[in-house]
Amino acid sequence: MGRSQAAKAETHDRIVQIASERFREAGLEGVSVADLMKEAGLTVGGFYKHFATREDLVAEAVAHGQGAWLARTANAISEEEKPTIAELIDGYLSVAHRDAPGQGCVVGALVGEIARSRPQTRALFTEGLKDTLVLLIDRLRAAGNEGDNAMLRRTAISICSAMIGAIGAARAVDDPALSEEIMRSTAAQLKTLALPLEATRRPGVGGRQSPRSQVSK
Amino acid sequence: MGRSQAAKAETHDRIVQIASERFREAGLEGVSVADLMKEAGLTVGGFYKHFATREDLVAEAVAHGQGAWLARTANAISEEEKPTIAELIDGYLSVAHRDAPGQGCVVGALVGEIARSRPQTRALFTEGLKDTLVLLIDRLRAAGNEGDNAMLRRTAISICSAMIGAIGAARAVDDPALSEEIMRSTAAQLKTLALPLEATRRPGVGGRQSPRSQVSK
DNA sequence: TGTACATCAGTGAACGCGCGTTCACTGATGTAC
DNA sequence: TGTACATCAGTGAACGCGCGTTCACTGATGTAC
Repeated sequence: MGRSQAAKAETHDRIVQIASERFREAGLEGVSVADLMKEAGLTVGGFYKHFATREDLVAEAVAHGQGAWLARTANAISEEEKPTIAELIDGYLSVAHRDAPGQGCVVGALVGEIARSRPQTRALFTEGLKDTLVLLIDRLRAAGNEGDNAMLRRTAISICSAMIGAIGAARAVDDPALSEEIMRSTAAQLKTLALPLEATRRPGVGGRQSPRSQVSK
Repeated sequence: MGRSQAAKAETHDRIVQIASERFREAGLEGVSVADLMKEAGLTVGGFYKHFATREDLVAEAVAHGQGAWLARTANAISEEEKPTIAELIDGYLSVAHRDAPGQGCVVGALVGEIARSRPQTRALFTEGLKDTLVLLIDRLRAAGNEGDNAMLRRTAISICSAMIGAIGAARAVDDPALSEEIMRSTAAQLKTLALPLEATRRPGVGGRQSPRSQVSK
């Protein structure tokens, strides 16, 4: 079934998309090439018309997943539709996100395995993480945080670390009550970090804040 | 070489010990039974005199690693030798710990994979995490934090989440500067959370605090 | 104390399976005339 | 516009390899006499 370039690109993207989801669910080694191709409606052999090795797909899938999450969360939508930092934290540390790793954040699902991946995959991951920090800083400013970039960056990094660790632990833990407690406690703590002092004293903390300033990279 | 029960137990422990290290370094699927046995000075076949399946070893190794870390960090040593909460944070988020996952905390190295493990492994992991929280709460009190257990527990959970996420991200990231920044920024932020307000205003913050009270489970 | 025997931790070859990868082939499409 | 040909995405069987697990065997030790 020889096809046009456009058709090939579409197939390629479909494979990457499916792999990205399955990897987040089952781990980078948890799904076979054959299974992925089957889910894409194809057979094994064709895989190598699109990727030199399985590892190449891993790298692409990691990058795709991060890009998709960022796009969904912030980049592609208008300022009014962007989530506040509080909404972002609550969304990230939610039962829905915990239980749907395939649709969720790559970082939370795959950090451990990415640390053991080849350089290219780690490099792509690093770029995605940097973009995420920029996004978080932007949202911190939009929530009314003043102060220099260095300070906000420190806060953004802490928030990022805590969200990654909390969703990882919440998924690993056996006990549903503890799992929810980890998410709830961490989210509460992070929101006090993320919102400027005067905001935490007013009612409606955690609700939508009007953006005061915007930061572009 | 038929041996006594004591000798068998010793061999068993050696296998678990080695597995626990290697799993933290290479992931739960990253080392073969044959390699582990070889490192223990044995051959493959003997493995099944000690474990019914490889998965049984995984569960034991996870539990062993957590127990060892807890013991090393706190449980087995006298109050005077226990690290302060600030020392604990700095030690966890250090280059040394980042670069020696085999000697370090199981949680940070394996959360992602444990989430996909069988129930028994997750249950053992959960117990270890609960013990860690108790330890953290104890250290928070020893640092002079007042307040009810619920509040301290929330803080302990946040610290735990952030440390897990930060060390995971620091290991995954490609860029050495960013890696250290993640650890440093998170540690700094956590220490302001972990130390009571008056302590953060005095010089010597982050140094050893005299324990005021102790908490037993 | 000395001897014969049963036990069972450890051996190492072999088995079966799943997986990543290869390869000769197919047939629809784009292109040249 | 219609026809012949070259391209190449996709097929699916086959290959090789590594891994978890099994199994008949060994031989040092603990035990019964």
